[in-house]
Order: sequence, then structure tokens, then C-alpha cells
Amino acid sequence: MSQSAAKPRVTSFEVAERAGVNQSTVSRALSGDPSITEQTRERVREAADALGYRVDARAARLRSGKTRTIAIVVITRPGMGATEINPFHYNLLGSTCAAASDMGYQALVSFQSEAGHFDGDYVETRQADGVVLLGTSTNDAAWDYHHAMLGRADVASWGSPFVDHPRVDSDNRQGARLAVERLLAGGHRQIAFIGDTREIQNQFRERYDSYCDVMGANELEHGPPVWVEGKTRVEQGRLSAAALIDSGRRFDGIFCSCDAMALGVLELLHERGVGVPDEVGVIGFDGLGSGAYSNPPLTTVEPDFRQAGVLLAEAALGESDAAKTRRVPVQLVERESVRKTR
Amino acid sequence: MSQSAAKPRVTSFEVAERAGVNQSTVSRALSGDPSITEQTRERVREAADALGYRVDARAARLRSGKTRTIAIVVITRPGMGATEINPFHYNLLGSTCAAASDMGYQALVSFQSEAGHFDGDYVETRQADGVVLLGTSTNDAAWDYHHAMLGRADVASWGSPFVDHPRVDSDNRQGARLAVERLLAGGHRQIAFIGDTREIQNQFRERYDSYCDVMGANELEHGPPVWVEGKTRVEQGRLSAAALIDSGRRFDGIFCSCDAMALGVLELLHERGVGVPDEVGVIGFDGLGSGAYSNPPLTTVEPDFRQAGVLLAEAALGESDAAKTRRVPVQLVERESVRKTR
DNA sequence: CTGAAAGCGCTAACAC
DNA sequence: GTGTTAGCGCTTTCAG
Repeated sequence: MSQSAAKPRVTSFEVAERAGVNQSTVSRALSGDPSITEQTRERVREAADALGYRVDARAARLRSGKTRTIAIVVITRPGMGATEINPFHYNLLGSTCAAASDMGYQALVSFQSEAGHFDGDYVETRQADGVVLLGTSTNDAAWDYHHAMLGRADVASWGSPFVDHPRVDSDNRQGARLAVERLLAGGHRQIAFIGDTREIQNQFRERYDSYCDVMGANELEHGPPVWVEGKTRVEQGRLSAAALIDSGRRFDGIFCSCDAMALGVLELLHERGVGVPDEVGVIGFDGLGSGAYSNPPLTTVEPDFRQAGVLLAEAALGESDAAKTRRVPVQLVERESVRKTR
Repeated sequence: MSQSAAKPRVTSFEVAERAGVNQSTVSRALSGDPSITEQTRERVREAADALGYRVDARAARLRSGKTRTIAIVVITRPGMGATEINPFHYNLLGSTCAAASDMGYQALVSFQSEAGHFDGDYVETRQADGVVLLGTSTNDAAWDYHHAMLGRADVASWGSPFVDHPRVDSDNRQGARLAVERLLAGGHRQIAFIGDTREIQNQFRERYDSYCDVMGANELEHGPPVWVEGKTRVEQGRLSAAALIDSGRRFDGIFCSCDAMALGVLELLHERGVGVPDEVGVIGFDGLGSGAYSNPPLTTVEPDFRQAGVLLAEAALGESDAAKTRRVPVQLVERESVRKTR
């Protein structure tokens, strides 16, 4: 069929020869160096087009010392398929890629779940100028592996289970406030918090603390966090809701620490014949798309993903003060799992 | 604080000196060349560790002529945020990244929506060995831009609106068969098809054709495809379902060309007081996670995403016959939008 | 089994 | 404004 000869790569030298200029002039002309005459640049361009020449990015980067690339590692759990990854993390991934692109950077992405395949040395090996870590906080081996780099100026992260380093995160306190106040506005008074607040779950603890504050400010009692272990967040939500009901504790509202759990809560409430939002109002956190189709559609607190991507990319590229935690603004997404305000 | 001097990069020459060997020996030792004595390799390794040496990937790739990278471009629509991207495409993206990783490749990912930012020249610029194109088929400008590369041996795609090239796709005929036969098994007889079957929508037309075949084989009448334009697939589903009801045509089952539309269909049916699955059975296509939380949970046809990723990566790397369309096996995911079989 | 030498294709000082 | 000259850091013949 075709010739078995290796593709004869066209180099800048050939372009130079055809355009009748020096090779370095080709480089300058094509990279937009202003000191090149428009006329020369045009001649070079023509020669390049005629030859089908394209700059070899590897050589350009080696010589220039730059990578113009940002690495994004998404932590998942062993055995987890692409469909089981939390959509929240996909959103973060998409936003970070977009932000990187806007900043003129490429995105090298890697899904990591198992020991032996962990890798965060993108900067050391000169593959990227910075790295963004995100994904499930429930893969200890993965986070342990990456722990050491979490303080670096060229590393940004979202959702790390550690508390000893700066990060990018939702404005959890404000989000919880929005949620609880909305529940109150709907006439819900006995509001329970469902979520894991162990020390390492910093985000959830911040949401819980803020929930307690808002309840207190309204002279209402807050309860202890309700949380039952389960394989997935959805299952944790189901189990927690069941435990809450079975505990006999009275409640007419639930603030869930995340949407995936809220979806499980909604399922269980439905199965137990508890009406939402009439008997019990429910609000989640994360802005999951699935919540728009749940029964009933889930009211939730959504972070500004675009902004999240920007902050993550900037932090990884050292364009912001990496020494402090950055907060992403949140907003309430009204759907139908809370009673209407009058 | 720290010294303002540029980071003094450690090279293989310094490692060589410390280990008392030649620079080329360092390269061989570290790359696992079997001709190096275990003893020498160990000495080199120690020196490298002591100096914090890491191979510069840019230099290694330039010299070796390889990239060990696959580019993945996800086509979206202008103005679309990360949360609005169809989860189906995220799943495909995740699977392709995973497959690439398993094959020893990196993944360079790029979300593209607007003219001026389109780019598919990853192979020409030696940034990747192949490219995978996926995403929404409803961005003409983007696909027109990429059209020319769709036939290449180093390019694979999913969901292109063009019909003049091989691709990777679900086994649409088999999927439609599974769906319709399941509806039939649930006692649904008057089954309508909702979806866009214009020529360029090859996937949907295949699903429609297969639906017709199965209906015919069961001596049942098939109807014309029902489809109403709308901004999003969900809206299209809502509008189409409304149109179907308003047409007065009798139906007790709906096979939807995709889950996003099915979710809209479910919403509208609920609003109109039509019971699912008792009065009308509904099945979608794509295996969207959101379907698990819809009202009722949506029975659907799901492609094997893992396999999809493998086929896409292989096709992009020329490891399979790029000249022919590859089919990804599908399976029925039973949820609750169809009547139980007896 | 290891050393010597070449050079991947480009960018960037430095000349003129 | 353009040419000359190095050399980025590595892999890979080719010797021995």
C-alpha cells in the first residue's frame, strides 16, 4: 500500500532553505517575534505551509525550558469504572481543563486508584509546570502517596483528607448557611445534619459547624451529625436516613453534607413513605446534575465550578498565594425538595 | 526566604560523575536496559537518588522520537459550563484515559467549543501519537474543523455527525433490540420511538431501524420517530413526549434514543399524570448515572464503557484496523421504568 | 558490559 | 532585521 519508509519529518532547516533564510529566522517568524519583517514572515509561512512543516513541541519545550502544561490527577477507588466516578469530580476536572486552556496551558490528565500506579512527579520529570490533585477523599493509599507534595507552591488540591495544608474548597460555611436558612424559610424547624464529620473530613465538619451556628442564631437546637458507614455516598445516605428515622428523633428537615448522600436519603424517605418536602425538607451540597431528576428534584448548594477551575489552575501554577486556602463562592440552586417560602 | 537562583537542574552527567560511570550508562541503567550489571545499576540508582535526579521527559521524548501520549479532545458547545457537559462524555473520557494509561500512554485532554480554539494537530506537532475525538455531535463548527482528520489511522472518534468515516460506537442495533424486547416482555405493545433520526444522526437512526425490525418481527406496528427540537436533550425529550401525547396517538411504551431525552420524557409524563411504568413503559439508552435517581429510576441500555475506552485508544494508536467501525457491546440495566416480566 | 560521540529539532544569546 | 553559534538533556549507534 504505502511506502514503508519512516515518515520523513520536515524540520525548520528545510523551511529555511526553501524560504532562503536562516533556520533561526524561521523559528522567530513562526513564533511571532516582532523583530521579523512582515514580508519575511510571510515568505517563511509560505515555505512552511508548502512543506507541511509544524514545530516539534518536544524540541521547542526542551530548548525553551518551559512545558506550558498542567497535570491533573483524579483520584478514584480501585476497581471503580468511569461511570462510578462522582460527577462532581468530573465537573472539577472539566473546569480545571478549561481554566488551564484559558491560561494557555495544556492539561495532562491521569486517573489514579491503585498503588504502583500512583504518580505525581510531573514537575520533576518536566512534564508539567504544576499539578492539580482532586477526586475522592476516600482512597487513603492515594492521598498518603501524594501527601508530601500537598504543601508545594506548584501543587493545588481539592478534597484532600488532610488538614495540614492549604487547599481550594467551597465556601462551606456560607453554603451551609444558605441551606439551613432556606430550610428555615420553608418552615422546617427540626433540622438534622447528615454527614461524616470526622476530623479528616474538613469540608463536612465546616458544613456541620456552620449548620450549628445558624441553628443557634435562630434559637433552635441542632442535633449531632448523623452518619452511617456504607460503600458509596449514596448508600451512606440511605443508611443514615434509616438510622435517623429509627432513632425516634423527630425531624422535619435534613441538611445533607453532599448531594450523593442526599440522593440516597431521598430514596429511603420515599421507600418509607415520608413525603418530601411536605413532611421533611431536604437540601444537599455540590450541585450534582443528577439532583435535577431525582424524586423530588433536589435543592442544593452549588459551588461556582468555573471559578473552582480557575483557582485550582492558578494555585498549581503558583499564580496565587499557595500558602492559603482559597474559597470558591457558592449559590443555592432551588429545586423542589424544600417547602416553598410564603 | 529562599534563594532567588533558578532551580539548578540535575542532569544525567552529574549522576554519572557521582556514580563513576559514563552518562550513557546512567541512561541505560535507569531505563532498565538488561545489558547493565545489577551492581552498576544499583550504584547509578543510589547516585540518582542522592542527587534527586529525574529524567527530563521532554529530552527523552525528543531524542527517542516517541511521545507516549494520546490526545483526547472533548467537543462541547460554546458557553457550556463543566456541569452542563453530558455525563456520557465524561464517562467516555474517563474510560479512554484509563485505557491509555493501561497501554502506557499519557492523556492530553482538551475541551473545545469555539472557533479559534479548535485544535487537532497533536500528532503533527509531536505532542501525541494519536487523537481521540468525542463529545457532543451538535457543534457543527467543531466537527467541520475536525472533519478532515476523521479518516486517519491515528484518529479515533465517537459521536461524529458525519457518516463518511469509520468510528467507535455502541452496538446500536443490539441495544435497541434489548430495549424493545424488554418492553415487550413487560407487556407493552404500542411502543413509540423518540429521537432524532436525521441522516447525520447515524446512531439514532440505527436504533430506530432496529426498533422497527424488532417490532416487525413481533408482528407489531412501529410508528414514525417522534422528535421535537429543543435546546438540550432533556428539553427535546419533554417536548417530544408532549407532542406524542397531543398527537392523540395511542402508546403504552416509549423507547428513547438517549437517556438525557428519556429523563425529560419521564418529567413530562409525571407532570401530565401518566403513570410509569404502569400506563407507559420507558427505556433509554446510554446508561446515565442520573437515571438511577429519576422518578421512577430509568431502565436503560448501557455500553461497556471500559471497552469503549479501549477501542478508542487502540484505534487512535493504530493498534486496530482503523478502516472499520468498531462496536462496543451493550447491556440492559434494569431499573423501574418498565413493567415487571411475569 | 560500558564508554565515546553524535545529534533529536528547536530557541536564544550574541553578533553584525 | 537577520545570521551565527550554542546547546537544552537525553537516547542511541558504534567501538572496544
